[in-house]
Amino acid sequence: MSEPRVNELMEKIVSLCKRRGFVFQSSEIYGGINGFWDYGPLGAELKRNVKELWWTSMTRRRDDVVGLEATIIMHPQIWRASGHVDTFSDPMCDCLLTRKRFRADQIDLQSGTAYHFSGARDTAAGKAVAEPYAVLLPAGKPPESARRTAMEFYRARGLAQPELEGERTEKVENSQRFNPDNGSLLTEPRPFNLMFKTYVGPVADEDNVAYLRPETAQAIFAQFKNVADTSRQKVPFGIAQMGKAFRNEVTPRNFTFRSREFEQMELEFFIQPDEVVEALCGDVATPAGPGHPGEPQRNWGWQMWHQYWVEERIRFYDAIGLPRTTLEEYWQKPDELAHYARATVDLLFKFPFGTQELEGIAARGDFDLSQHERCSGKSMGVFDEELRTAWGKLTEEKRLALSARYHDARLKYLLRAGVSPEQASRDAREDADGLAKGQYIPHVIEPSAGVDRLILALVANAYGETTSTDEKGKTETRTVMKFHPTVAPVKVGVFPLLKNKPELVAKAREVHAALRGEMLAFYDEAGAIGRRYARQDEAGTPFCVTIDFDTLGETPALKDTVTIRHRDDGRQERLSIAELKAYLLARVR
RNA sequence: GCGGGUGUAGCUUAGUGGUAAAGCUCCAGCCUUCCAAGCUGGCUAGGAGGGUUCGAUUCCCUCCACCCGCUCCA
Repeated sequence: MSEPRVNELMEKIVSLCKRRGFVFQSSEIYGGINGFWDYGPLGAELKRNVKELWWTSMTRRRDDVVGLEATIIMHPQIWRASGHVDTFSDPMCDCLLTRKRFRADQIDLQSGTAYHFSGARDTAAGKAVAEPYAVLLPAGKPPESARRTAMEFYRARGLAQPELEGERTEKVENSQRFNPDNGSLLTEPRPFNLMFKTYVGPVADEDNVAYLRPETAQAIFAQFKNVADTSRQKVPFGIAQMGKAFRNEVTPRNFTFRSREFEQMELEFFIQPDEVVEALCGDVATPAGPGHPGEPQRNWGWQMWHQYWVEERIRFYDAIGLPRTTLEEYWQKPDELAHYARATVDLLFKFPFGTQELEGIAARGDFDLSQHERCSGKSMGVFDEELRTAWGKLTEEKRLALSARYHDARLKYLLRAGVSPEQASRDAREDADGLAKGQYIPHVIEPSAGVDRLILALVANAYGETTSTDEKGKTETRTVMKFHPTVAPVKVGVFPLLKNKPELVAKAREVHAALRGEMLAFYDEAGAIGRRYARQDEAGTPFCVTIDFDTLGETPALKDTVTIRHRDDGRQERLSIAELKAYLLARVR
């Protein structure tokens, strides 16, 4: 069983990331820390570029999205409302025999007779194990099977011929302490809190517990009213946020793909419920087929908006160098959907270690705002004058139908949230009456992307090798990082052809100085020109500019021109210094 | 959290119970008129801690990190 290189490509990528300063292990000089990674000089530029492109395309180039930058530590109630406190801190226990893991609270209740053993000994080998163990048998099963299971347990602990000791039995009712599959005792339940806990203020007691946010989305919901009230936006509109999030993952894996500290880029796009759209427009547009549905229209229902954002996100990836062909679109099946979601599309990328999620675009209904409204007691609804007017002009039949649909949706949510049936019925009726007055809770479409896994995808996608053999028969492999120019960390390398000719050096420094304010330009004069090109190839620099003797006027017609060399094909062209900046800017922005 | 594997320089590897070798990279100098040329010189290493030993990078233990398989994963 020797496969030393399980994933050779991944190893090469990790190695290159370190060698060229894209990604380092966090705290490396102290041995590293599991699940945390740092970005080096090139990685920091790459990440910054990606985030800036996302922010620009999401907010600055749109009229209907605004930004938010919230704190990482928020009121702990936020995580109760969102459901994270419950679902992110499950007590887990393991089967002592098979090591299978269970959620302690989800084990089927069992009754029967428990056979306890205080330990076992192997007289022949002169060994003993003092660990107590127990097996639960349902009524009617022979005690021998419990002993067989127990012997298996002690054999796994090093006794070849276990002789069981201290057997006693006990009646057990509705217990969750045993593995339903084999009756084996489980370990004590241990809490598995996926949220990082901390304490606010100097006293570290339970009253001061706070959490590092496990996602950026909840801050957007919590601040929805403030943003809506101050930004002069009207539904449909979105709130975008980028920032760090933290999850105490059980197993961080696959380089930076699953880290404990990571960064998200999330948009919460708030839309009108379909009942509101129908009241305002008379109909609700639904997707006619796959593909981008075009510019947003007033009569779009949630499905149109959902598809719109899926396609917008794919366009974004395409624009930064992850073409559609490198992505997979996965529509979650109804039984895979989270409880709050109406539909979720995962955009997957084919990583060297498998096809994995890059971004999820979820249609979350009004779950989040409703939860915060319920838990905070503050209204999360919006008022729409137009809706009230339109409502007055509807036929009685239409009003009843829309009102009934809205009522039923609200009732369903409230009951699922655990509100008592009487209360839920009253609240749902009130919500439906509110609709007639122009009030409703917006629904939301959430495109949520992981920055770090996107960086990893860009690196994996850019990675390329070319092997060439020289006249001496020596083969060498070169690495070329084919980043799209808009995300590439360094945009242009500037070189004098030769280092020991002061005129070339002076001119090259001049060109470099003229470019550096506009883009990241790297000046290099060390080594042969080919070596400098190769260095930039490995960093993913799309363009290199070389100042040669023609630049200085050796061939009069070529005075003040430079060669510009293209990373991906080595092609060179001659360009005047005067047009250089515009030429590059057009390609790297 | 479980099981398996790995850990020597920035990278890729070598070797050894007696204090570590090489190639590439990198840095400096010379040279060089466009794709890792050449010459000279230089920096840098056995993950951490403990044990055995006169002596440990080598043997043993513990821990840490990484990889693989489970488990987990909004």
